[in-house]
Amino acid sequence: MEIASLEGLEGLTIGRLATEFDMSKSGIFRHFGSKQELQLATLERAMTLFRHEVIEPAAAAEPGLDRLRALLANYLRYLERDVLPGGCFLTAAGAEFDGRPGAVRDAVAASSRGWGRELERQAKLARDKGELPADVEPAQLVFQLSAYTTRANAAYQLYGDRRAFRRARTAITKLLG
Amino acid sequence: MEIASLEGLEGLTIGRLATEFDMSKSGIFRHFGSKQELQLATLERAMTLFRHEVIEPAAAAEPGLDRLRALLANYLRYLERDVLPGGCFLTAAGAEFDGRPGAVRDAVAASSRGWGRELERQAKLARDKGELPADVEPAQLVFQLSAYTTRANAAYQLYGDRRAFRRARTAITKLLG
DNA sequence: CCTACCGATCGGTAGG
DNA sequence: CCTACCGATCGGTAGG
Repeated sequence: MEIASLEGLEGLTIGRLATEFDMSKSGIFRHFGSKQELQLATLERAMTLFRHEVIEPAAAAEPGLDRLRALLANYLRYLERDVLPGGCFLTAAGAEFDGRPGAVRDAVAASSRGWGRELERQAKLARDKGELPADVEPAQLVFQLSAYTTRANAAYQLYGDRRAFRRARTAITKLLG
Repeated sequence: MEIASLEGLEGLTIGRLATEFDMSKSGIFRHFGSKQELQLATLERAMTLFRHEVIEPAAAAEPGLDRLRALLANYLRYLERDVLPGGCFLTAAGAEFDGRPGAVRDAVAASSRGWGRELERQAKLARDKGELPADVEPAQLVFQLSAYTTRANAAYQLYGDRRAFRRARTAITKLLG
């Protein structure tokens, strides 16, 4: 996950892993069976980490607006804490594979959609509970919210600009109160 | 530019270019002198294209709010028109190189900052001309605006979701009127 | 611009 | 899990 978050899922080579773990290449290889399976396994582990760090802690918050706020706050904290050295694994993998059809791209897209749907579920609930105005469009709201977190990740990774997290929080507060 | 926008600046290999142009590898190589120089030259060409497609046409608009709107509209149109098959070159290169220190990363970051500064210049001008409320913070406004365009690019590239362009335009209109 | 080559590394395999 | 290897490809060089 660490190598892939910095150098991409293509940069995660079997030889590099073998060196890192002081094993032979074939020793690593046999654990996965192919480069693609290694990439898929790494994505799956990264998603487990993401659920553990971001989604599960938000389960303590009431479904609806509180949960939505908690998901976004946990995500920003997760990025800010440098849990992975290259920032958000899913964003990086998405940018890397959006032009490369195949199983990895499909898995990345599915995981990314899953996160978006979870946000949208909470946004709908918040609206239906009257915590957000009745004319709020969940898809539009989630587009804007996820734009802020994605942008904060990109600005932090490319410029090292930590102010991006404050700006993302400010923007989120403007939308959600 | 086309290869790099789809497969990254690392995926743009000298051998691949040689095949594509029906030349020998060394014939391609001698034009650049190193892989890194090829990457930098490709980035430079992509930035020239970006200026031509997005920035120069906006010069017809009055500096300030009109120019800011034109820059964002041209950018979204540029993404939507599939000018490069992999979408925004700079976004892709930023995600690819944000974890790889070196000259390419520095050049990508500089180009990306340049675009942000141009947006901020127009936002400041708009505020100073009274086209935007006096309490608008240009950096915060540009963070949100560029978040929308970046997110539209990512959603279109990964999901093929063209509705993202409409959502970005809706969000921009909410902010700029 | 070419052919012919270099050492390194890639994903993957054979055989133990 | 290992050693030893495969063909392909990488960036780059020598020499013309």
